[in-house]
Amino acid sequence: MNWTDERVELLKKLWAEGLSASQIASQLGGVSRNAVIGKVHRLKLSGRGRPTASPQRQKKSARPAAAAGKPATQRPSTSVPRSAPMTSGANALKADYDMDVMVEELPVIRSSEVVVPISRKLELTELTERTCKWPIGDPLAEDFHFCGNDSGESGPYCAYHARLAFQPASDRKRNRR
DNA sequence: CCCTGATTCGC
DNA sequence: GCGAATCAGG
Repeated sequence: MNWTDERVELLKKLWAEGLSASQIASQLGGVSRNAVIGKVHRLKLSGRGRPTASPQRQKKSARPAAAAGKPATQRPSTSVPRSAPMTSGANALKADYDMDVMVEELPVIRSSEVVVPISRKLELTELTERTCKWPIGDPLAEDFHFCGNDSGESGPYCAYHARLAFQPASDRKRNRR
């Protein structure tokens, strides 16, 4: 893809906003993070917020062939502010409970809306093969996004949403999302 | 393993 | 100028 003025502008903007090269690449589309980094350097935009720095590094060289038969299937990335602690892997929860004696509820994660675990709120351009693709919100709404938590490569959803997606009829009694 | 930016250099 | 490959690091 070409580096049109518009794309360069967006690149500058996103870079200035502190997005990572891979995030920018995923948003621009059609380019790898390397392409973004290369462009950033060529534009001399590096050193984002590092007034004081004279790295002066140099090490090895050696770099074989360049272009091969590689589409460029690198991925977006991650690094979105996380607002609450969470054990990545298994954050299963007590799916059902009785409505009576129960003084302690789940933590007060009253983030934004309804949904369950803390999602990373990814846009679909940022989804990868290992991010949970569970949709959150109204697809027609502006704030629509995807869960984005690690799906562990073994499925389209994270541990939590995988359970919801599969819900063996037997498990659905009084369970509401 | 995932990710980050930095660098080199064939194209 | 471009960006894959590579490096160096978290």
